[in-house]
Amino acid sequence: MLNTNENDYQLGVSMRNGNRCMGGWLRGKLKGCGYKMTLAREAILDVIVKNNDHLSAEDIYLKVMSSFPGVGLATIYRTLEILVCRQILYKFDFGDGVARYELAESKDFKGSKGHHHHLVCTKCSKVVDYTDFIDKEVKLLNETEEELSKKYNFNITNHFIQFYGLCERCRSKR
Amino acid sequence: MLNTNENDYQLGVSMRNGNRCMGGWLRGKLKGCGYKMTLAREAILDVIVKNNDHLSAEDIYLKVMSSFPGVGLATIYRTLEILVCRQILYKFDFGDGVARYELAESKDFKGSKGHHHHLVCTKCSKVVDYTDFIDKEVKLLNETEEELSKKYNFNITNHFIQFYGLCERCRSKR
DNA sequence: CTCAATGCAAATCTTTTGCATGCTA
DNA sequence: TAGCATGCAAAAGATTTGCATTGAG
Repeated sequence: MLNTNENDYQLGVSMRNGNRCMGGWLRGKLKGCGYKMTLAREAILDVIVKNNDHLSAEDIYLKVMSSFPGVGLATIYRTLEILVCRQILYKFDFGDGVARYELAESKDFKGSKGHHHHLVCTKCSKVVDYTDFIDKEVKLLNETEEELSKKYNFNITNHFIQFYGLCERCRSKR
Repeated sequence: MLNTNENDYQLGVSMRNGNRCMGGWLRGKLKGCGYKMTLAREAILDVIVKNNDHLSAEDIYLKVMSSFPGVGLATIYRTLEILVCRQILYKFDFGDGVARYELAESKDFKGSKGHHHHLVCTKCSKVVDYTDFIDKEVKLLNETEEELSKKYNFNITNHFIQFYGLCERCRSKR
């Protein structure tokens, strides 16, 4: 969907470490942890970087298939697991029993969306990313996080907010 | 786990409508919608009321089995679906691929926990209910909700917050 | 050359569904 | 008695795993 070259260009401009694009940066991040870079993994990273939009494993599989036919669905799952572990991806559940993934935020590259939360339609599963009020929200969450960490002896690494409701289209249907 | 009689007693005191306990109130709520009250449904409601603590369908199934052997797992799922639809239960996903349920809050009975959110250990799936800072949190969420509703034309019915991290025990293990 | 990574197929696990039968209202 | 609710078994759907083979470093 995205224009590849434009994407590479923007990222190239902001990074001078020899990697031409975010894909390169991610490759480095994986290799640095001892993972081998394979054609399958390249293709998967590529798809994720260029379609950063709540993709499911199946979505990714289908897209990877077109650039690298013969890839196995199991490889997609295995790679996604690594990427989630390495905190390169976030894994979400929007309530339909299918895991979805998006690039984690990182100050090191601009391809990821900024910090945002989700507004999910319980009928059609449409997802809106919103960033409105994020600052206030994040401030409160950070405070809460800190206090909860102390009180319950948790090492909190993440939070998750979602609003659920009916989108305009689904509402007018009934 | 809970003391049944004590539970019934407390609830009995607060309700004078002919139902002796929250289970009775719930039964009324179901019947009022045209659902038939069956032994299976009675048993399921009973288990939920007396073990209101993030139970999975399987958990509920096993507990119901002991008071009503012969119940089918499918019946558990079918009943839970109704209860969620009727907003008697909330359905949660704590990230381990298993749906969990707890009584929705209601001003009409006291058996439900108050409004709270969850702190989930990503290692052992332990869940802490916390109510700290809930007021501030809820205030912010309500504001956000209202503004999001307007801006994105969503009819927002629900929100969901969760913090993730490592609990003390899991942290010390590694 | 070594061992991590892969593809495929089978297995697993949760949840849903079809259908003949039972039970509530 | 009518038709909703049930149990059972099978199906569905997402994800994981075992294993022989491939390929990156």
